Amino acid sequence: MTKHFFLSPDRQLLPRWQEAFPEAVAVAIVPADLIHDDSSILWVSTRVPDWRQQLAQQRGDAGIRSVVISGAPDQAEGLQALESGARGYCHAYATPAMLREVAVVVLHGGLWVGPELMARAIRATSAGGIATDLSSEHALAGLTEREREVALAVARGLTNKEVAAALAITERTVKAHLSAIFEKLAVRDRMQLALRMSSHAGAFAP
Amino acid sequence: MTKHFFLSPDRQLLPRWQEAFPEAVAVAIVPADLIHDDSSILWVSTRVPDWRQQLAQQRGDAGIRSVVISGAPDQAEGLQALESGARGYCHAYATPAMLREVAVVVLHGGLWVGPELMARAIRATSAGGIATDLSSEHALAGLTEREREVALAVARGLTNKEVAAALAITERTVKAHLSAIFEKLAVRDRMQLALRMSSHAGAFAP
DNA sequence: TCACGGCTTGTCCACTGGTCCAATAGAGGC
DNA sequence: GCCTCTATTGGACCAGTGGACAAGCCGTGA
Repeated sequence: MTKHFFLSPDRQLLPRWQEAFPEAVAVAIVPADLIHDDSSILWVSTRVPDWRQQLAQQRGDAGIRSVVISGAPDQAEGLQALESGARGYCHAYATPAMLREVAVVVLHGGLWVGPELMARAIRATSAGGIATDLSSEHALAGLTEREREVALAVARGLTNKEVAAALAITERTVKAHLSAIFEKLAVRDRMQLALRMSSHAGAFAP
Repeated sequence: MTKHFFLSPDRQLLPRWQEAFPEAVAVAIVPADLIHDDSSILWVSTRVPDWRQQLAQQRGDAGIRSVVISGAPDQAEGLQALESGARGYCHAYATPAMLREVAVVVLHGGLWVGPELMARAIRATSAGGIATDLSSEHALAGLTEREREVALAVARGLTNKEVAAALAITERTVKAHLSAIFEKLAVRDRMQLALRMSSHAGAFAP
């Protein structure tokens, strides 16, 4: 059966936690029987001074599912939580319904984070920013519409295969467009293309 | 009331989708009444050739909640989906229970992605400079002197052969340094390295 | 209708990029 | 002396890249 342990400095259990999980237990240290129990969840409050260490310690143990709850969530803290092995990060004053929802996701192997944090992660992952302005200039002058799309994708670091998937065409066609791009912009390869485009920053959104 | 629209090329509705959401409707184009309806979900199949464009088009419209479903999920595609504005990315053959779960999360403003994809996003984000407890902030932190030289040369667009010539070492050694760099900075290839370094402009000496 | 440009795909081939396993050699710390 | 880190190189191996050559479809304009 699913058990819920709330790790807080003073073993204080907020009413809404109790409401979300009537069987919840507040603890000051991580109970030993939580190890290898992949049906239970450990909720860790950021009010615990060494919550990151606590999390990192658990990470090695199989089956541990931890969610960090913060009284004042912010993105940096959320990232720390996920880096430390948490499977979720949410507001300590979330509604009971929301808490239960998070629990369901986490128990099924998912990860739960808010939209803002995710958006930030995605932005960072796509490294160069997302192309927005199609009415290009400088670097993209002289290219056709399709060539521009390919150029932008390549400049974001995508491989030919990825560009092909993104534009729903074959890899061969991507190569064809690229050859035309190299020719028109007089660059020798994709690296030079990316460098040129990033130096004319107009084509990118921040 | 929550409505579910499945956007697939052939208006085909898999039995498990029907099972997950008995009231679901399969469509070939995005229905107009979905706009401004923040209680409904648009499930977009990657079998739709221009699914990214479809998504991007919806993004401007407030209230649209889209989830991308893929027959063969992979990380690159997942990132594309989220970049294009999707609020979730999951397997087309997920269990009905899982699909309902995703729906709940998305309707409550959350984002749903699998652990692997999230891990990747987090890695990229944290390595990108969020790391709060590390002394150095620039992209080259942690690299040895020689690795820094190689990284700078590669980020300027030089080929391995050119870097080798510039540093008076073998091309083989350049590769060795590069492998170490990729590992330390958690990037997959020279393109990502260049992008990361150009986003942390401080790393360059003009 | 025909020509032209844009978009698409195919095959073949040489080169480049990146990883794995392995090895040698010097510098510095215990 | 021993051990670890760093720099260096080799060979094998496979994926990714880009060029050469060829050819199909579609829309616009002469």
